[in-house]
Amino acid sequence: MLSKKQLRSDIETVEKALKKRKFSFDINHLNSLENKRKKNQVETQELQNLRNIRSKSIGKAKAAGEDIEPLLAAVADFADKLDVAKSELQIIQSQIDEIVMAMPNMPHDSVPEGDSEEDNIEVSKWGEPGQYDFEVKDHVDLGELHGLDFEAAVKISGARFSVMTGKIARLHRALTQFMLDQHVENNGYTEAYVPYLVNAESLTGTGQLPKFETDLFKTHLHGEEGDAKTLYLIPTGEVPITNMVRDTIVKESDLPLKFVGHTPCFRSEAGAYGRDTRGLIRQHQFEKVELVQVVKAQDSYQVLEELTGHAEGILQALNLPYRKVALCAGDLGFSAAKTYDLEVWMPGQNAYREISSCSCFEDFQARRLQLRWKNPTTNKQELLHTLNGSGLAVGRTLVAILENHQQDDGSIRIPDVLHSYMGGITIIN
RNA sequence: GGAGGGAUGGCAGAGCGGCUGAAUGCACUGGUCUUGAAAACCAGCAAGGAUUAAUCUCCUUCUAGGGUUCAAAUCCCUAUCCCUCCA
Repeated sequence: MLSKKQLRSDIETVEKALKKRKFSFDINHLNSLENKRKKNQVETQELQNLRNIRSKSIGKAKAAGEDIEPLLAAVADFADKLDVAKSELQIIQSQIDEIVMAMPNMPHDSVPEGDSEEDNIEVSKWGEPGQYDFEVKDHVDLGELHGLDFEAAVKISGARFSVMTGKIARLHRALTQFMLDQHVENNGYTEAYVPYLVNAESLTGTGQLPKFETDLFKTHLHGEEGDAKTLYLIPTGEVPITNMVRDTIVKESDLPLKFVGHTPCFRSEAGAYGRDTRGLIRQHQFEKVELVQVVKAQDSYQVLEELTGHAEGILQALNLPYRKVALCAGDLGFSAAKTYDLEVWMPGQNAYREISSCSCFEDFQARRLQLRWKNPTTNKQELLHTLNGSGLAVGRTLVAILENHQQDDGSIRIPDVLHSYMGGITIIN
């Protein structure tokens, strides 16, 4: 959520920044609501003040043993007036909230202009796409040789699910373990195990709600829909991990907070019909190792580079060619101020495909989360900055390994760093 | 499944209709003292919001949402979470 203070005092800057990401809003409407709010709020507070004063005087009179009847009469018609004023104010405020909650974050100055992924800018590149002296297969054909089974998944659940058995299932598990160990042992993250079903407050905190409910799987617990308690399957580990520290004032000595967690992710993929229907690229359920950091405002952009580097470290260790891309304003996620995507080379598709998305949210999430620290120099509670990134998406990493490390007979070379996690297996054939 | 008890500021913990935005302790900040530190003593110290050039002032908030009342941390109802006991 953007700062309402800024929306009041400096709406032009907000408008300009959001225009960069093609988001427009009705300034006049917002301003007129704001003016109404101001007038209403002042009136309401005056009424409340009067009521408080009179109530106090009644208390005093009673304590002094005086007759309070005339005082009661004087205050009699207050309640109605106050009720009307209060409910009007509430309506206006919820109208404003609705607008503000639907406004995305402002892009950082360094974010390139542009409308779509076409306009993203390549920042760096690591490794060279491999040269193959045979016809490369894509991961679906390769996977089916080694235990990747989409037919079984369709039978069990339907489209966009997968089943893995044998060595490929183990490779999938090995990747997860390797990533977690790497981030815990070498990059200084604290491992976190978190719930996969979360409440609406958590999703509001990180920005998935109220705007993107249709992307989520929704469950209800005891009772009919409507009055049942609603829980959502997490679309990313970011949600539970970041919300661990919702409504807290973090001790300075605990900063920065660095968490890594492995979770499944569930996405309805609404609006993605027909895209990436083949294979593991776009699934309703997939695994991800998620990095989350909570830092002081002044550190956040340096930490974004660092966190992105941690994700890159995994790709490098697995010897997977990739490039780092700065998302343009139009391609930025709702809550992000700046995002780097890491795109891994996929020989089967002859293209770079997203495998990690690393974002700085500045105080956009922290404001919703009420996530603060006490700054000793100002002696004030200040919002922290949040960041997260995939380190990495496990399913897509599996795809990348299959496609990049395939050999002409369809076998797969296992990268060295995974051998110990594979019980010594160096090749899948 | 049943019966109770609880949720209060950064933390711990009083208060149980009006003088309580909230005692006290800890933590924190400033000061006195000290060569320095500790201790002791003194002072300050919740958040959010409205208004303001700023100060002042005002409003809201004692888990959340409703209700009673001129007045609610305090009484009533509902929800959530925690704890204890019984089956």
